[in-house]
This record gives sequence, C-alpha cells and structure tokens, in this order.
Amino acid sequence: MVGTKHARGPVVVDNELGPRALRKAQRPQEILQAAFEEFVERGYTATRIEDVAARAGVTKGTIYLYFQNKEELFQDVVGKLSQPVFDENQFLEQHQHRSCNELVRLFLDTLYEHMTVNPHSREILRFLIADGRSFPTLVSTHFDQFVKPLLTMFDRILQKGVREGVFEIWAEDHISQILISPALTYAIDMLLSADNTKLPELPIYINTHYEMVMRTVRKASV
Amino acid sequence: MVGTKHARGPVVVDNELGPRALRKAQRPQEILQAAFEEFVERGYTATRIEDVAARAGVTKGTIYLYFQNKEELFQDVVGKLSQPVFDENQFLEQHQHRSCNELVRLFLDTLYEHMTVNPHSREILRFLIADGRSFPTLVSTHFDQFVKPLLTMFDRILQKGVREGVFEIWAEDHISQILISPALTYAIDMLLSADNTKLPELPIYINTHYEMVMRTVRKASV
Amino acid sequence: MVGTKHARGPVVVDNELGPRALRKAQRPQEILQAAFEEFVERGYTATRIEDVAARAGVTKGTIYLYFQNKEELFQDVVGKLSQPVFDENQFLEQHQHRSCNELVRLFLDTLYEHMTVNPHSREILRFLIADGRSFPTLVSTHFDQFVKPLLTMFDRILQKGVREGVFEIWAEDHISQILISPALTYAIDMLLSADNTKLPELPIYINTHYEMVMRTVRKASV
Amino acid sequence: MVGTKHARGPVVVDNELGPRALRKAQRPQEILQAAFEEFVERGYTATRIEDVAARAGVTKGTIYLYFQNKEELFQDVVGKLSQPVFDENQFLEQHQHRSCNELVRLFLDTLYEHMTVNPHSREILRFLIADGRSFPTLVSTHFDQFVKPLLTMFDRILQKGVREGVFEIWAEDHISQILISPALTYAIDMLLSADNTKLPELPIYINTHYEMVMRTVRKASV
DNA sequence: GATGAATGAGTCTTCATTCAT
DNA sequence: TATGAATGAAGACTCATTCAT
Repeated sequence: MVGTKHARGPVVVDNELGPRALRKAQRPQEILQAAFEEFVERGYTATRIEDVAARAGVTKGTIYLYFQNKEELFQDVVGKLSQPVFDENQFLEQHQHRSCNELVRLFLDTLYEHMTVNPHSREILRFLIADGRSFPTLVSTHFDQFVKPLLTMFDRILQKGVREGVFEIWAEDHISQILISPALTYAIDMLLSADNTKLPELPIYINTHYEMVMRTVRKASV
Repeated sequence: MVGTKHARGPVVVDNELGPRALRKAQRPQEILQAAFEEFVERGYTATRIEDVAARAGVTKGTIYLYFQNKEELFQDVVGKLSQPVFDENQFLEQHQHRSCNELVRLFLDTLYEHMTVNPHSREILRFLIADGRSFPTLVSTHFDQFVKPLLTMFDRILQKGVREGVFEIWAEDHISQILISPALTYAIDMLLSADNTKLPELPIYINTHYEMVMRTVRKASV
Repeated sequence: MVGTKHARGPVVVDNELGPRALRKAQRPQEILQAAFEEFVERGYTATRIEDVAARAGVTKGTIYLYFQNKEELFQDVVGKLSQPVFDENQFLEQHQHRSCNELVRLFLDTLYEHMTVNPHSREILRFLIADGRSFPTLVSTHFDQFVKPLLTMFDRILQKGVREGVFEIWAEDHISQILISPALTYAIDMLLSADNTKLPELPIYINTHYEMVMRTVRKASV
Repeated sequence: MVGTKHARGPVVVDNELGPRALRKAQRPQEILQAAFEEFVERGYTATRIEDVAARAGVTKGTIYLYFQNKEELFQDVVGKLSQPVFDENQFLEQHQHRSCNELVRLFLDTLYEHMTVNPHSREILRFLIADGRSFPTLVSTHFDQFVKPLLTMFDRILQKGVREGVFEIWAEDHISQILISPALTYAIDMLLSADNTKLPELPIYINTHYEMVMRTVRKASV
C-alpha cells in the first residue's frame, strides 16, 4: 500500500494520497480554520472545543488527535494562520524601477488590501489584544514575524527616498510606526464595527493616508 | 471627634454617614474598580466573580447586592469608569488666545497624558475589542461618548487654523482620524507589551507625532 | 408607661395597647398569613424568607425575631392557621332536634362551605402531601386534630341514625372515611385546577354526594 | 456466552448491542427511575441533580447528556413513568360476559391493585399537587391521559347496568367521580402515612367501597 | 424591636479532557 | 483513526441566617 497510513503532519498534500488519506492530511488545517472562526466569534475562553469540532465536521475526540489541548490549539491558530503581508524579498526588487512615491502608494495599497481581504491578519490582532496576557510568547513572536518586517520595509522605502533626495527625515524616531498608524486605526475600526456600514470608505481613506505620508516626508523643494 | 462611632476598617469616616452607610455608599465604586482590574488581567469570560469579590475585600454574595449579574457588572465597568479626555466646553475657550500650533500640541499632550496616566481609557479599549461582539451597545455608546468628541474637537482646531490662514485642508475626509491615529497605535502598544520597557519613549514619540501633524496641515507658505 | 413594651405572644388583642404595641402584637399573625400565602404559591423549598417578609410588610430580620428559622415558620403556618370545621361540642347539641337526614345534609354543607371558603384547610392539605415527609409530626398532629374529629362526628351521626332506626350499617369498617371521600376529591380538584372554571358546580356536586350517602346508609324499608 | 464482550456493571447484556450502546439505550430509563425516587423522597425543589445521578450510578454531567435541565427531567418523569390503569379497549370486551356487578368489582380491584402495586401512579399525584402550579401543562395533560379515561370507563359500566335494568342513575351529574372518590382517599392516605401500618386494611376497604357503590346504584327492585 | 448589608454554603449547569469501542 | 459517552472540576448565582447599627 502506497503512501496512505500515517501520512500526516504539516504536509503539502501531494498527488500520491488516496482521498481518505488526503482527507487526513488536511484535517489539521481544517481544524485550525474552524477554530479560528470560532475564536473570532466568541473569544478564546468562550469557545467550546465541541463547536470547533462541529464546524470542522469532526467530533470532539478528533481534535485531541491533532492538538494537545485547547491552549495549544489556540496558539497554533495564531501561529499558523498568519500570512505575511509582503513577500519581503521580492517586493522591493520587483518594484525597484518605481518612484519612491509609487512605492509608498504600493505599500499602502498592499497593506490595506491584505488587511481588508484577509480576516486572519486583523482578527489575530484581536486575539493578541484580548488574550495576549495569557500567551506571552505569542505577542512577541507575532510582532517579530509580522509587524517588525512591515516597519522595516517602510523604513527602507523612506531611506531610499532620502538617498534619492525626494524625502527628508525630520524626526528622531518612530517615524514608520507613526506614518503607518492609520492602517492600524482602520483595522481596529473593522474589529469594532458589527456592520461594516459605518466604516470609512476605503479608497478615500487610503488617499488621505497617502497624502498625509507624502506631505510629511516630502522634501521641501529648494 | 464628632459623629464617628465605632469607626473601623481602612476607611476614613466622614461626619455625615455612619460607617455602615458609608461603606455601602462606597461599595459600588470599590467593586467596579476591583472588577476592572480583574477584567483587565483575565478578560471578561475568564474572570471569576469570586476573584472580583476578593479583590474588593468582600464575598461573592455582596457583588450581587449591587449588580444583577456578571454581564451587568461588566457593562457598568465599561460605562462608569470611562473619563472623557477633555472637558469639551472649557478646552477651546480656556486656550483661545493660543496659536493653532500650540493648540495642536496641547491637544496631543493632553491626549497622551490621559492615555498614559489613566489605565481605564486604554483598557476599556481592550474590552471593546475583546468582547464588544457580545455587548453591541457598549461599542457604539463608547464611540459616541468618548471618541467622537475627540475627533470633533481636533476638527475644530484644524478649522480654526484654516480660518486663520495657517492650516490648509487638502483631503476629502477622515483627516482627523488619520492624524490622531498614532495615539491609538501607542495605546495598542501599551495593551500588548507586558513590560513597558519596549514601548517608544513617550516624549520623542509625541514630538514625532506632532511634527507629522504640522507638516501635514501647515499651509504652504506663499 | 402602660401596657406597651414586651407585650407580645399569641395574644388576644385587648384594648389597652397603643397602636404601636398593637402592631407588634399582631406581627406574628401577619407573618404567618404572609408565609402561608407564599408557601401556597411556591411550595416550602422554593419560598424565600425575603418574600414572606416583603408580603408581611417587614424585612428579613424581623421574621427571625418571631420564628427560629424557616422550618419553624412552616410548622407554625400549618399548625396555627388550621381551623376546625366544626365546633365539635356545639354542632350535635345545637342541632339535636334535627332529623338524621338533615344532620347529614348539614354536615356536608358545613364541610364544603369550610373547604371552599377557607383556603387554609385545603392548602394545608397540599403542604402535607408535598412536604409532609420532611415534617413527620405535622401529618399525624394534623390528622388527629382536624381529620379524626370529622370522621368521629360523622360516625356519631350515623350511629344516631341507626339508633333511631333510619340508617343501617352494612359494612365492616371505614364507612365514614368512604362516605366523606367525595369532599376530599373536591378539595384535590381545587388544588389542581389553576382556574376554577373546570371545577364541578358545587351545589350539584353536593346534592349528588348527599344522595350517594343516603342511598348507602338508608335502612331498607321493611 | 455469545456477544457479550467485557460485560460489566449490574446489567444483563443482550446479544444485539455492545455493552456501550446498551448502556446508552438504557440510561434514560435508569435516570428517570432514579429521578422519580429522589423526587418522591424530597420533592422537586429539594432534589439535587447530583443525588439523582448517584442513585442512577452515574455522575452529574451524564444527566445533562439525556435531559436539558432539571425542569425537563421532572416533566419527563411525570410524563413518561405514568402507566394507564386499564388497557381501555380490552377491559370491557374481555369481560363482556360478566354481570355488571362483577364489572364494578373488577374495576375497583384493578384500580386498587394498580394504585397499590405501582408507586408511580400515586406519587405522580403528589408531584402534581406539590408542584403542579409550576408546571401547568402537566396537570391537564395528566388528567386527560389518565383520569378522564378512568371516569369514562366507569360511566360506561354504569350505563351498561342501566341498559340491562340492574342499575339506576338518580343524580344530575358527577356520579362517577363521586363513586370513585374512596380510591383517591386511599391514595392520599398512602401518600401521607410514613409507615403503612396506619392504613386501612385494603380488602376490607375495597369491600366497603364496593358495597357503597352497589347500594348507591342498584335499581330498587320492584 | 427593626433593619438590611454581608456572608458563604449549596446547587445548577457547562465543558475540557479521557478512554472504551 | 475516529467516535462520543462519561467524567468531574469549576463557576454563576441564590438564599437562609447573622449581626452591627
């Protein structure tokens, strides 16, 4: 028998597996996604393993085949469902021919696109705020993996602009963090609004954000 | 000493109330504060009424003399411990002689001061993000009472600047929200960092924020 | 000061007492009555002392001035609110000139009247059935005080009839109990029917009961 | 022995179900019976779910696998443990050759037998009297299902007697109810007497009851 | 006497986790 | 592997009882 039993783990599903084995190989992902959705709806403590199971189409016991306990399940949800906003290496190279203004615009567009389209990124922020105190490693891990790269990349764009003589840095520190802030505000707005009707209209909001950044960093023309 | 029979407990007794009555008058506040601290540490669901009671120096039953149930207790914590950042009517009048630049600076200083000194304001944000979905009214109420006035006031400062010819508004909308964003970012940072060692140094951060605002709204000198 | 303080107990209120003292002298009765009503509505276990107090127009603590605890209160309700159906000594003497048929009729009329008018008698039956197992003395005491005299009196009427040659006793035993049974049935009916619309019409019911008795005990005319 | 793997517990395992499935199939009945006994001993409010569980040989949690809550458990006890006294259709047919006198006797014998042997029937009466006010549907449902058929059947016996010229109906209404009353009295007696020593001796009691009925309905011979 | 704030034992109910099948 | 019956620790909430005022 080829490639069937005991073929599990964080596996990229290959074409060898039969449908049952395929199913099995996907289980962890399915459970993670189901858990994510339940955690989003009710928060960590109020989420019941049984509901996660039901949503994943399995039963309670099965959860425990793949995850030690509820705590580990939660940590894995946060740790494994996050997606980096950028493929760090590619972004700058891929767009090196662009002007710095365009890079800023592209950065913002990509950031808002990611936040808006992908519920994981913003909801995991909710998890960290809500339950981070109970999972201390999670917060710093997540910051290092997802936030810091973002700030670094924005910094590099700014520095590129400085080198090219179109931007100027006028402050001691925290510039990237401050200039990106409106995106966080938008994310929080999304987390807080039950119906999205009250949210700012995104294109306008991005425009204003972009203008703010440009007016802030643009080098005063001599 | 007048009218202080049998004063006992850690309470300073005043002349109007017997110790019993006094305690009763203070209990709700004491319980709210204790509840606040527990909710901060563990989140709504994971907080046990008994722990709130212990922290308030009473027993389970006493909580229920003052609050219908855990849910109401939570709502009251959010609803009654919030303090507005500004006394809206006074701020502008009191400082009408100031320049608009100074007003912006004063606004930011006050805002950060409030956020930093007063744990209620930022922690209640945590509650809203963590459990707002279970308490829908809470979110909108809180927004109307505390956030909207802030945005409005900042708007008025900007408009004053425009009238006086020192500021210019260059964007369609959401300007105040975007310009204030860094303060929210700082609040979230505080919520996420277990030890405050990793936080940005506040004076520098405020400076950068202030500079960002000024560069953004300053009217291009002719 | 005349006849005021400490004048309480199961006292027949005399004219000496001032209004406050009067109040006090009546308290136990008022509490008993309030307790009775609450016990009727909710049953022993589900009745809360505080509700009894509220209904009696006093506060929790006051109940404990007059009754040791909830159990004693309940026992006193059952023990002190029952009223005998007949003044045993008077009934037969007062009506000695009546025919035996008339006595039977009078007996039944009085019995149903009592049961119908006075909620105590039938509701205490409910207490005994519901909670008698927890208060063993109560049941036998009540039986001896209220049921046995009833049976005895009916027996005496029957025997009078036999002596006068109009009734005949045709059975070994339990005759009175069996002949009175329909009254108990009616009482139970009242206890069970939420709205009294479904109850038998009382005059007709009594007639039928009376006829049953007469046909049963009437001596076969020679 | 066939198909009885790992049989354990006090249960006789049959061949169709595994021990696990079997237990599950039997659990509800076992719990109902245990609950019945506890409710009988203490009454609805004073009965603790944990005691029911212990008596059923399971733990608290298990109760909630089969019943929503205590209230539903109680309703099911009342609703599912009652047994009709007669198989309505069969009784009259099966005994059509009997004389009406014999039918009456048979009716009474069956009724008392049922009441005496089967604790459910009389104890459920206790539940209805004690807690019926909190479960209004229960009372009327029970009356329709168990009491009304009884009265109807007795009516039919009487009418048969009338048709055959041996009985006469001499009253406007409620005759069956009144003639059956002594059985209710006996049931109440059983509910009230802690030890059954004080109860009437059943055979004599039934005799007297029977005589009462016969003297009441027998047609005066011409 | 009367009050009612405070207590804390007691009870229902939930749910993470285990384990026999 | 997968199931889901069973467990029992834990937590919200109630209420008889006490006692300082």
